[in-house]
Amino acid sequence: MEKSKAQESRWSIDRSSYVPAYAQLAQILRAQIAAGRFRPGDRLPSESQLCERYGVSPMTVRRAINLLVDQGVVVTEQGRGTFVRPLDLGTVSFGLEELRRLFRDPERTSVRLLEARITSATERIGRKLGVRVGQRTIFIRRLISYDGKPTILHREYLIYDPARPIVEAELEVTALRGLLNGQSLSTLKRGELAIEATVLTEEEARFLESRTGAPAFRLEHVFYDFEDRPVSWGWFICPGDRLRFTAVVGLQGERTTGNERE
Amino acid sequence: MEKSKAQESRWSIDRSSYVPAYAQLAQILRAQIAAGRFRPGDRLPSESQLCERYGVSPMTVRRAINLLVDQGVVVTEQGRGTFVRPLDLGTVSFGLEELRRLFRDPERTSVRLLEARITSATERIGRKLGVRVGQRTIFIRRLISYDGKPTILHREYLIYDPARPIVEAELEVTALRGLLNGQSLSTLKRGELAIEATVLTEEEARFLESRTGAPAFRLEHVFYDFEDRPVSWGWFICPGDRLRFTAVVGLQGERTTGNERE
DNA sequence: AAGTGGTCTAGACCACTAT
DNA sequence: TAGTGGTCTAGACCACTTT
Repeated sequence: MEKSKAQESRWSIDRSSYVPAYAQLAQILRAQIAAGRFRPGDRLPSESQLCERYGVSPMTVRRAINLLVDQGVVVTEQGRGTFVRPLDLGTVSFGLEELRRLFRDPERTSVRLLEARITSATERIGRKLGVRVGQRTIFIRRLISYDGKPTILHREYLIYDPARPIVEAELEVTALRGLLNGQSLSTLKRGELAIEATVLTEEEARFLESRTGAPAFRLEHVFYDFEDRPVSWGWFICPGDRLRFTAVVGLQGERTTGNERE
Repeated sequence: MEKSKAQESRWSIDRSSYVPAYAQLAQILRAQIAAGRFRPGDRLPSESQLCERYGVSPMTVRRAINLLVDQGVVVTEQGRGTFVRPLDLGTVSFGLEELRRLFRDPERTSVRLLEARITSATERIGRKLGVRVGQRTIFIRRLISYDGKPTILHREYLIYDPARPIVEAELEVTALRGLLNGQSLSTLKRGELAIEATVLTEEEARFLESRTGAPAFRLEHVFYDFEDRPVSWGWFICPGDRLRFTAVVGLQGERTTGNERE
């Protein structure tokens, strides 16, 4: 019957498929765990058993298992076996997908440059950017709107150094979009980010068309160049009702219908 | 000289080391990128070239490259080559390490059960937990302190079902700790989490020894069992000055001194 | 001693991209 | 056509855990 054949394909590897064998095997094991066939703490069949059962080489089994380890689904213990992991909130990670979405669509996103001027570094700016107090820095303020609605306020201090051409490009309003879409300036080596809870100041509320004291996120950032010198320090302010960070943990709804996509 | 030998070992693979060859190769390439030897957008040497250069088999090179791909350092394009990725804020992820730290040390953390009672499901509770309005649910309120300082307030609604023994164990104050340290109840299959910005209510401020209107994080959670039925819905409230979410992006300071640890 | 995961080899074949 | 990454094989050897 068609039914039994479909059933069959869900628990065996289709060598004619474009989906690699290791990915198919990983998906099979994941689905079996999600279905309760293996429960948290249970031991999975040994790798040699999986080789026989699914007719693949040790390296292929190994790669499938490694996939599941990377995804936090199982944990391996040398000499003992491979075990299903229980839920672990400690490994949850929250992404900036929603923030990214704001910038992805150029049609709906607009970045308005509110201010851009040279300023003298205060003690705090000097500490963050690694420059002497009083040294000239560039201060930028931007307002990012989505569908015409002010959503994010951005403040940024940049190193002012004629020898470093980065500042010119950073002034471009498209620089922000690039940062979130992987087309950033190739002069940046790394960054440090932090999310804090805050409330809007009177001025921020005015720009963001919200009210003073409304809850908001503050996303602070410092970027470094390849000489490990700070280049940019700043922060995004976003009202709490216009952004949330979401994450999932554990095995999500396995679509057992077979339409797998990598 | 000793110096040149140390230099040598940094750019070649030490077969006597306990660090696997693929990890050493990945580290070598990462260090070269961090040092500016390869810049964002640059193409890495082809895999066959890397085989010759470092004297390892194709599979080993492949695995090293895959590591870097997983870490977001490079991107591979079939038929073209492997390229160094520029900074990409869109891939940043924030973890709950700081939250986890609060629970890791039983000596310094205490969980006080403020309230635990049966209550009738309101429309909102019913929607979140998938039960009918008026159905009995368990309401729990906990106060988590660190070094005697109230830090997190937790509210949670649990399915009340004598057939599901989970509720008994969930009442234990240690259940929270287990969730954050990977020793959670094995009856939970998955969870959904969201971080929002909020401000403390008058009541929350009293418990947390803060002030009304102070900025705070609200971490909402829903947990599901292996039948995909909601089991728990609740949220943590934490004043913004006692928690921050941090993340790094790009290549962190490569410790080129050689003391690698996996 | 037997079984487990961890690493590695030296090729093979394929799909894709560039020229 | 040549070069690239992508997958896979059928073993080998090792370190570790359990019996």
